[in-house]
Amino acid sequence: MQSTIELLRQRVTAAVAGAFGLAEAEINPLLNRSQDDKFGDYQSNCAMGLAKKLGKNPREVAQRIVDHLDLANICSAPEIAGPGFINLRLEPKYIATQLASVPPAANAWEDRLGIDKAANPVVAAVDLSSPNLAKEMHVGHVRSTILGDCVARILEFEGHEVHRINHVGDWGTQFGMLLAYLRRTQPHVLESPDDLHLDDLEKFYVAAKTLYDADPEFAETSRQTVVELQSQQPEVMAVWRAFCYESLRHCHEIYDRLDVRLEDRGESFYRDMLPDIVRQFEKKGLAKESDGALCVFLDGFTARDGEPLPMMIRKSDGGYNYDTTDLAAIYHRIETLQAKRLIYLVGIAQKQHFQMLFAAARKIGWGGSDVELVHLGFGNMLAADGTPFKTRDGGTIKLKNLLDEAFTRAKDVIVESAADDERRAQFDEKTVNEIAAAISVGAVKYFDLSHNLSSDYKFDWDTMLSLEGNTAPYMLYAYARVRSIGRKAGIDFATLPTDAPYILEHDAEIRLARTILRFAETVHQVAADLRPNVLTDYLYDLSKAFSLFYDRKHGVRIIDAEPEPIRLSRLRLCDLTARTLRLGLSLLGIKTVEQM
RNA sequence: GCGCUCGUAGCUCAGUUGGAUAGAGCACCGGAUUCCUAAUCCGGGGGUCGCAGGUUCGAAUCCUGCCGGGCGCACCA
Repeated sequence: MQSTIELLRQRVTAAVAGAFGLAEAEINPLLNRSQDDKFGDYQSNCAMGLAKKLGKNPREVAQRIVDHLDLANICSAPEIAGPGFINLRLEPKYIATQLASVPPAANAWEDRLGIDKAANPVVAAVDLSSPNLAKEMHVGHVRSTILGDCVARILEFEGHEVHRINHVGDWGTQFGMLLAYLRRTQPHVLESPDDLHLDDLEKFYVAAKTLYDADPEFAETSRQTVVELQSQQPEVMAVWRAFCYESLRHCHEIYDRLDVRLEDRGESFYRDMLPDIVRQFEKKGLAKESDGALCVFLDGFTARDGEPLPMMIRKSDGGYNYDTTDLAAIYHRIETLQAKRLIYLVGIAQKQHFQMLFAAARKIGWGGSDVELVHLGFGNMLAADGTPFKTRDGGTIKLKNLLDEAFTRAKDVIVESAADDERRAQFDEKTVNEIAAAISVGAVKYFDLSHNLSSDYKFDWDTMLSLEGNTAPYMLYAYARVRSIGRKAGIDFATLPTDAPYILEHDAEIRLARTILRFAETVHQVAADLRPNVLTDYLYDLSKAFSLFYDRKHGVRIIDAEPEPIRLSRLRLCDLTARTLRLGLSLLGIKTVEQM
């Protein structure tokens, strides 16, 4: 099914071509959704620019476009407004026809509402989560994990082959530091590394880091130990493996809880490729020695002192750091995985690093113009007062604790805010826990995804768990209410007659229907621009449209609506609403519940 | 110092090829419940889009300067 916006773009383009004898390829119809419903559903803003180019009156240009515009059975008569806007409003009949063409769901888990996959699927590599091992996951990993999962889900839905790569820090200085520390203070630990628990690992890590920062001699020893690790001495490797195993075990407990699936492919994965990466740069004459280190200098990057800022691909001690590893990762993703879209969910603070990485990759010629390198640099999660989000004593907030608190608070919301004690009394402990789990994880995810990805945002429990506004609980509640209609009516939505027409007469019906229709183009847009908050905004619109449709005063009757064709039409609208909400939320990585 | 980025209603935030009277939620005020989940819905007040210039038919959006905040800047990642 072709999305409406694409259809209209084609029609307007054809009209402009016909009206002014231009080639379609050079026409931009400037067609987008209207900002305000009162202007219709879509608007084309191309008349003004065209008028200027042709030296004509913009409203006359708009009129000529409209005269050539064939929108039979799609829109009501186009209106020209203001300086030359062309406003288009979809006919309810068109909306009804489009909705009727949505195929029934194969089952709840494979329902794609008839939305086309991308015509040219590609391989995409999404770099997400990527914690440093030896430490518990903390709030700093929330955004990369949640945003990356969402991006991956949307690209998968579009039919692309997605590698979800967890680029864990398992090969850097922190392991040298940890090993050196244990050798010095806890040598017995190294004798039976498999017994080590994450809590101890974290404790040792913190102590080692403190020592590293305070004691230059220890720092030097740590760096030497990294070299030992990187030269892969067997006894060091055995300890390293045990550390990684224990850390990753913990990470995956969190991922399971978040319903995030990914492939662990840490920095160590690239360790044997690093010398070759360096050789490639040397061979092309792009590497220069500077202060004993081997560096790549790129145009336009300067350091504090105004001197050129290098990418260091080999340290003066012969070791490698993350520039080289990240270059190897790009090379691997392009050359081995054949990825055409490399997407990195890493904080905005790393922007310059990625600019340099991408510039280096372009300079050495990896991947052609068909390879897209994207750093989705996200903003920070802040406390309510705008300071970094920390525990009261300034420590890091562990992700596990955050999720635990979310769960407790979600449970409180369920218990405290319910108006219907009778219904809630039917929920047993297990049901309450399931609902609280869905709401809590959903709330944290939704709050994160609903902000502009690159903005900082203030973490606020009350807002994210509110039943009002653009929140997960509101969305989940709307879904539960739709599903409840089916239960109350004694109807399985899936068995509604597929030939029952949609009858769109009441304002609330039309609004709901046209909002549902907008889903396909919204998903395509999010896949193209990688902006999850566009999808959350859409789902909020949809929930609002449903609430209005269902409203006592402003909405319509459903279960007891008459005559039968209207009742069926409304029940089918409910079904489509539920399916759209469920699919939309699933693309955000959020699970729905049948009742709340 | 150089570079990047942000500044939108009392608060939290949307606003992406420059488009119409700048939107939403919270809070505040008012209204709706014999009725399918009112955990909802409807209405209202509230703005010099940091400031000043510029480009344009048209600027929150692009350019310049200034003010204020955040971040980055070679052997950590």
